[in-house]
Amino acid sequence: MTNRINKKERKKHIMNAALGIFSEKGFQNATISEISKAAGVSDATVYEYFGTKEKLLFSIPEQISDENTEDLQRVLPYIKGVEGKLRAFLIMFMRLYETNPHYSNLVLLQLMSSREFRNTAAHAAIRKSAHMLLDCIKQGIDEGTFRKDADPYLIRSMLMGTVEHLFIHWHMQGMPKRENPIQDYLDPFLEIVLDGIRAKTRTNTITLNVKMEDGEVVKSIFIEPSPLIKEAAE
Amino acid sequence: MTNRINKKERKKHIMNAALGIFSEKGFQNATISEISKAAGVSDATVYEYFGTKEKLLFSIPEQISDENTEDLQRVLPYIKGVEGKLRAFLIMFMRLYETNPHYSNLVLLQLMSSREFRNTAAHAAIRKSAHMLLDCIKQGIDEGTFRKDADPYLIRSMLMGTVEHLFIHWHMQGMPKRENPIQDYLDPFLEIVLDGIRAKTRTNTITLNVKMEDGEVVKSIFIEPSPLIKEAAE
Amino acid sequence: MTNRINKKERKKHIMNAALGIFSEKGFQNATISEISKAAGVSDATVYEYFGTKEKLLFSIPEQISDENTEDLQRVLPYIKGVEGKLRAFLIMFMRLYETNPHYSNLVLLQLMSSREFRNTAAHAAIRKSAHMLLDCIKQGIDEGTFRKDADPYLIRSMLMGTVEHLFIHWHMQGMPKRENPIQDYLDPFLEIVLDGIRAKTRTNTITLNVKMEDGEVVKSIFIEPSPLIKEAAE
Amino acid sequence: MTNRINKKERKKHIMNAALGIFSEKGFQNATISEISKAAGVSDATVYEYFGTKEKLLFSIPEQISDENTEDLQRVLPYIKGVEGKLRAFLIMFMRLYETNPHYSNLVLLQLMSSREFRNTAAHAAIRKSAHMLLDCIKQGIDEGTFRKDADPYLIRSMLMGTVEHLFIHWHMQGMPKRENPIQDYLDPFLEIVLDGIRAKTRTNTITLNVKMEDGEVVKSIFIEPSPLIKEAAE
DNA sequence: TATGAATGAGATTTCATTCAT
DNA sequence: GATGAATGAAATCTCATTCAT
Repeated sequence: MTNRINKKERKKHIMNAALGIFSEKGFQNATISEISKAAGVSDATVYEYFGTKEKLLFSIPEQISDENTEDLQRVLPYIKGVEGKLRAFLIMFMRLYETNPHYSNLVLLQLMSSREFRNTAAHAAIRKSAHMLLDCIKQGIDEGTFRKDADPYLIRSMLMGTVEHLFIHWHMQGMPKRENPIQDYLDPFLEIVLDGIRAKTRTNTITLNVKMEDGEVVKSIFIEPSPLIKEAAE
Repeated sequence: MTNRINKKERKKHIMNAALGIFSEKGFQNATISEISKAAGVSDATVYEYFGTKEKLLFSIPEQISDENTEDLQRVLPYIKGVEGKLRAFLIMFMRLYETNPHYSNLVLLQLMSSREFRNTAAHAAIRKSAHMLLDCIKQGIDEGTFRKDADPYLIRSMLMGTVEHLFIHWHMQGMPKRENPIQDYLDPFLEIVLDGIRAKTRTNTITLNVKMEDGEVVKSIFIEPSPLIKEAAE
Repeated sequence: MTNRINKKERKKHIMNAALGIFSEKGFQNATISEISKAAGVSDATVYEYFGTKEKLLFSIPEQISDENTEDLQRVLPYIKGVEGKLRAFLIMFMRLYETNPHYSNLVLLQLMSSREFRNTAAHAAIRKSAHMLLDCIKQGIDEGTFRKDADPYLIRSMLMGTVEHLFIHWHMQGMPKRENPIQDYLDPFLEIVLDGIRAKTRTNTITLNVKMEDGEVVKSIFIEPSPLIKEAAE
Repeated sequence: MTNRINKKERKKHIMNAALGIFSEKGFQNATISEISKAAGVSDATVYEYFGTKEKLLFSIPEQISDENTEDLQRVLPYIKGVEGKLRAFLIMFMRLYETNPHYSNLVLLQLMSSREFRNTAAHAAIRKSAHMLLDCIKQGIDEGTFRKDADPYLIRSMLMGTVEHLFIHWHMQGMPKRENPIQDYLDPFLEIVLDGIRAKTRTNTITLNVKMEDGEVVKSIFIEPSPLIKEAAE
């Protein structure tokens, strides 16, 4: 009955059915039967297209992750400044995770526990975007936007870890309806992080209003921060 | 033959064997046979002690998590200031995760995807410590240490999300040997976060050493930060 | 290899193998392996067809009992008189039990002790024919063939109980070869029962040949039975 | 704690617990654990006393059946006439079955399906009483109370089969509360059977009150039944 | 004698996967 | 290319039973 549909369409159709079922029941508890039934094809057809249950699983994030990375690569060049780029990055992920909860469930909850996932094209795609993010951060450091002593790996973990944590918890709570999208957390969050890693060299040239003990106000002083103010500013 | 060992000991022994195997092969791919063999008991004995494979799984984080939470509750009262408490919190987790990689693997990679985990005592224990962390943050806000407009849930997600992300990635890379323990990330990380959420009113009373252009050093000046330095400090 | 056989055939084939083994070893001691081997299919195939071991068990009497009841319903309309119908009823059962000793073993020895049997379609089928028998008896009472004060439930228990007992004992003795089929008991048996429940009102109008002591024969006398003869006749 | 109780007491105690559980859950679904817990002893103690689960099962009817047979043997000599004896027989069984439903469940529903039951002392005890019943019937035939052509085996099956059927159905319906005891069926039932098998020679000597057509009543007539009245009387 | 503790030995059941059509 | 049908291969779990104390 579904013979008319072309191959690519049908493949996507199956992957879609699989995504829904994997995310709802978990990879191990999902059965090929269920998936094929949901997709309106036979078990054997699923095997025809994907070879094994695991390959079917991995085929899903591969495609989506690739698309996401492509989108990113298309968009990033138009954004000025590393901070903007980081923001774009996170928006991209949050939007994807929020728009497609089946997908975020799959990526954040199901795939983690798969030993083999590390060796898949899907994981490579994810690594790729993780690398892009890292490059972005490094660039920020190199160009002096971020502090020289910032650890780009830590920064990346902060960025991705926080976002992922927000979504993992949302999923683990059973995806409760929210008044505001999780994306609303983005700016408060980013503010905190960026604030903590921006290069403070500018403070050398900052103009202060300093009130002396005697009450006199002296303007336009160049400050060379003492260790104490350094500590406070960091 | 092993009759001499007492019951509690044996139970722990089995849980230990199970932890190793669950974390190495994943819950679903681990078999009771393997575990019982590793523990030097029969399959039936494992069931005698734990009832089902799933209960065995859940008994592990329950116990460890409980211990960890107890440790926290014992230690926290002696630490002054919310910042110190937060630090203690994170140290506790990082040390646990790093000292017991099998455990962190289990908690961060395996259990997330378990639908049933949410309903276990183990998860309750974890929720409890998550709640303690949240309370700590709220206290910081209430007492004025942190900014009034900080979102405690976001802060918590930043703290835990970053820590978890660091370990998740370490695991997903196959736990490469590291020169420095992951715990070394703690202070740089915490500095960034705290810096971003500290109430900035204190800066008004900070004592600076200011070197004037003419080289004269004037000590003990109270600064009233200009908008610019405010921004920089935040 | 056995792909050629059609599905219904194969199902019956498995049920047959199962019937033999269930009746020989009892439900609990029979294993699916045995049955599937006897049927020349794999264990998994048995489950494909029947779902569980218990459903396999129940599917057998369901089918046979249904067939038997259908036969009865086809035959009964052609038999005149309730006595004839009862006889047909019993013949049907006895023939079934004797022709298919595996089946009678299953029904009379194995299924009785199954708590769940009561809730099966198989039991419903059996109840249905039990009900038909009861209706038959009631009809006999209503139409005056049987005594008004006969208890139809008791009569039914006498009819079925006796037949079942004959077969239960035959089975419990290990089904010894018999010269005559058990069915030969039917008519002597039925005679006794029917005799006991036939309405005796007819005797009031019976025409007797009475030989007086003096040898004279007086014909066509209406008798009003004395209490004694009443008792004797009942 | 129960050490003080003597061995015989304890054995009975265990058998009692076992009877209850076997009859409620069936032999196969009952576990030794359950039984030992119900009896307040350890599993091992049950084995100490009974050897195997099956022996425990068989020990129960053996004892009860023996007692019942003994009772019968004690009572029967005092009952005059085979009919009275038969009645006593059936009362004995019905009372036992009705008073001790656990026992009737065991005997009528559980033990039937056990292949090995045939080889037990319990079954021998039951056979013994079955034989006594048969002897009783034969005696009735020999002494002319019952028809010469009556088949004692058939009669026995009628007697026991009906009684057992009544109880089997009661059990299979879940032992519904009854207004009247099942024993109330006994006399109507026995009347039907005895009526059917009594030797009819007595009718030759019956004294009738015959009312002639003309209204005259002639007493004390010896009747030689015509074939017709024979048929009616049988 | 009584038992706590341990286990041997299987049986049911589930699916991913194959293959002939 | 699509699939209906069949199954191989295990894994969980259950207890009756044993035995050292």
